[in-house]
Amino acid sequence: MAATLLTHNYFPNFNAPRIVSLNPFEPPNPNQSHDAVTRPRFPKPNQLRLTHSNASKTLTERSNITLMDALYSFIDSGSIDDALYLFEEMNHSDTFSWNIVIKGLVQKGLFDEAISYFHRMEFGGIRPDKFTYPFVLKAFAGLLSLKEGEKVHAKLIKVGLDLDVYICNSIISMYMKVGCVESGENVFEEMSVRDLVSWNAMVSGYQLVGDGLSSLVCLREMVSVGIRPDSFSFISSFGACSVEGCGRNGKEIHCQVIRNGFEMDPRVETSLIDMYGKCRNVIYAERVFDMIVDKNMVAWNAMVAGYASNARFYESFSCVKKMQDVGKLMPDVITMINLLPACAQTGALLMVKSIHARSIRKGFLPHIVLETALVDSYRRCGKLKLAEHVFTRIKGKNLASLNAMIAAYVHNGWYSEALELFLDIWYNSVKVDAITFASILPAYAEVTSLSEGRQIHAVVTKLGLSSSNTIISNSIIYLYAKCGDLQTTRRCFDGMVCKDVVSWNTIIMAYAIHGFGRISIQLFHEMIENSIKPNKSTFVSLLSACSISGMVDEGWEYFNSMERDYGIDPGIEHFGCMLDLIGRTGNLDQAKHFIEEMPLVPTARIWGSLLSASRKTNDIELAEAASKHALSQEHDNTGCYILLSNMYAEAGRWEDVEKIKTLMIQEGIAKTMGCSAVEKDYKVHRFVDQDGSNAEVNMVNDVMDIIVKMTAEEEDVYARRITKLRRTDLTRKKPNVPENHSVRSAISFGLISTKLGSPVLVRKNIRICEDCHNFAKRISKISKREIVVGDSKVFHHFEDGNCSCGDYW
DNA sequence: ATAGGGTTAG
Repeated sequence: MAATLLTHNYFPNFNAPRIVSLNPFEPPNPNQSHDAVTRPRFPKPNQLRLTHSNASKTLTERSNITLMDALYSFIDSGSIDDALYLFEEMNHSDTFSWNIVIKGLVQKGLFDEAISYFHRMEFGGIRPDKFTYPFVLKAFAGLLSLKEGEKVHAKLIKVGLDLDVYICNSIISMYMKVGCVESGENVFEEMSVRDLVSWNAMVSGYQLVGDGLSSLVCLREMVSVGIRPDSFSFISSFGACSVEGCGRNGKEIHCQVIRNGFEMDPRVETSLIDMYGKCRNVIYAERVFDMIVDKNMVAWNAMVAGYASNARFYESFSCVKKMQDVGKLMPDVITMINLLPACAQTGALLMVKSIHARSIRKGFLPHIVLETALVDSYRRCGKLKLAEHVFTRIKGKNLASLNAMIAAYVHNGWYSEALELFLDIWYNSVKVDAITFASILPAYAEVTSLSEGRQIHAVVTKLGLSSSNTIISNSIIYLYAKCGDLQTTRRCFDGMVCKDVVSWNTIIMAYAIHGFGRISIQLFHEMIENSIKPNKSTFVSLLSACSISGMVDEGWEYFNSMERDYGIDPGIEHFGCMLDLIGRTGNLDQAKHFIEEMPLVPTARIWGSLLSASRKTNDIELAEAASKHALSQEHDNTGCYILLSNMYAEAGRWEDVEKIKTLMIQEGIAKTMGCSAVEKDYKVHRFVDQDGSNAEVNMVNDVMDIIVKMTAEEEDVYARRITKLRRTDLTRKKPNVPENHSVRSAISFGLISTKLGSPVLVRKNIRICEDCHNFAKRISKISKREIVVGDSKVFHHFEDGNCSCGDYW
């Protein structure tokens, strides 16, 4: 067949009807141009079967005019390889053939190749013309190379082509696509004659850079100067409405679409579905979707996404089913990508896996977007190993996939893995973006190293992200609070231009964990005055503040006001805060009663809270009951065992202590080793309980000896207490001697290694014990220094013998 | 023969 075509009828009937696929499953070819049906066409290359051995001779015998038509047909049908082959066989002394080849490459997204052909053309002495430059500009826009684009712009001014309206439109589009809005605006402003396309370039450009508002303003402006928008204008402005989440404007423009008779345009219809879906108006999206007579793949996919992104998970699945049954279309890779959030958000791991499996079977993989979606879905199901599995196999990881993996690690508490990945790409000079920082900053907050926190803050500031990006600013506030620097926390908060509800929640929580609940309350009222609507998290912050600072009456008042004044149902986390609050009053009956009366099933955190409450009065019976409940649930129960064990020890019930010890061994739970850290000169100095290996330990011991002597002299009781504990500990061979607790070494080291007048900041991984708490209070009085000890829950600000926690923690 | 456009992950 192929041979016949080549020898007998190389250029068959130009006017023959187009071969149209009869396969109803085949999606329409998106590359087809509008006028494809009317223009005489060269046969498709697959009908042509051009082979390298026998074609060249035949081809060169033909006139160049006919060859040009062939070249054009190849490009038009997307057969770039055939086109390039043919091109090489032709004498290419004319600009037109070069233009066509460059156009073909740009259409295929082969921007680098397009540029290299452009350079070859220039090098060969062929002058590019006004038709060449739009393609070249599009290629540089695609490569996001502003510099090269600017060079072309400069050259166009030089040769005087910058007055051509087509050229100008291309320049505008290039500038907008690379994100250089100002340059685009300048070109637009200076044009003497603007056509519809010039306006469309601006409307679409603004939407592209995420400035939906300017896009919509631009649309309005073009109408007001008498330019009638076309389908392109409308499609772009629907994108703008989506960006702004502005369904109201979307509806208005929808009306304009109908008035202008574009409502039957399939692309307009699809962009409408997309817009309504993104503006949380599923009903309107459905309405538009149902009106489409002949729904294509894109429309179905848009509807699937509309359901999935609006938590209508069941509908998104049934939509895929209908797509196959009614629409006679097979789900494609984009369907999979759209469907994944629906599975992941319902925690349907099996569904994620089956989509993954189906994608492998259908040959959708490798596909960077699908793989990234899989990473994200597996992490939402808490399956980090599976997320990692997909991630490590991604070839040509891009920024989005890296961001997804960093977020996956951070969301699941794998902070060191997240930091390792982040630092790896950072030190390899991989370009990162605001999303990268927004993802990694919570990990820095968990590292709780003030110097590292300052470093990352500096990086973010240098990139201009710390003031402009609210999510990042909020993370920075949280980071400083967690690192113990409340002053900087406040400074960053005050410096924020756009404070959202998260910013307020964070600052309220910051003061809460630092024990300054009064300020938290004050900030809450400030927030209300600033017309920021509180949410669930606000009350977690506020109630935590009341609990930590022992403001019982206020706590109850705010708890009761939640539903009454703000319409927020108290969740389990709020009950937890209230239980802490009750616990600190020592009224254990009330605590028990509170749990019984709770409308929600108590979690391990609730029982843990009751356990902590029972510790205060050493009510072992209650502690045992609470522990039993807590231990029956899947949870990290290390703290629970330790607390109970300590209570048994306090009561001298050593057999029970041993029992717990055996139980912990059985369960494979290791006691978390106490560790305290002090930073000096950008270095973290760690002190471990009962450890003598630290280099500074001798010096620290000397300092401690002096301090212990001073505190002992001051308060005799304290000395006696040490002796008592030491004796029992020696006889029982118990290693848990408070005077060997790392926090004391850390404080001592901090006192001699930091500047006078500045607070000593110690970070501790587990809760501080009562003895060490007393010790710290005394040192703060003697040394006249502020000592800040951040444990796993709160910050203790020791000053002049007192602690901000009011001796309850 | 030339410019502008819809669905997807972060």
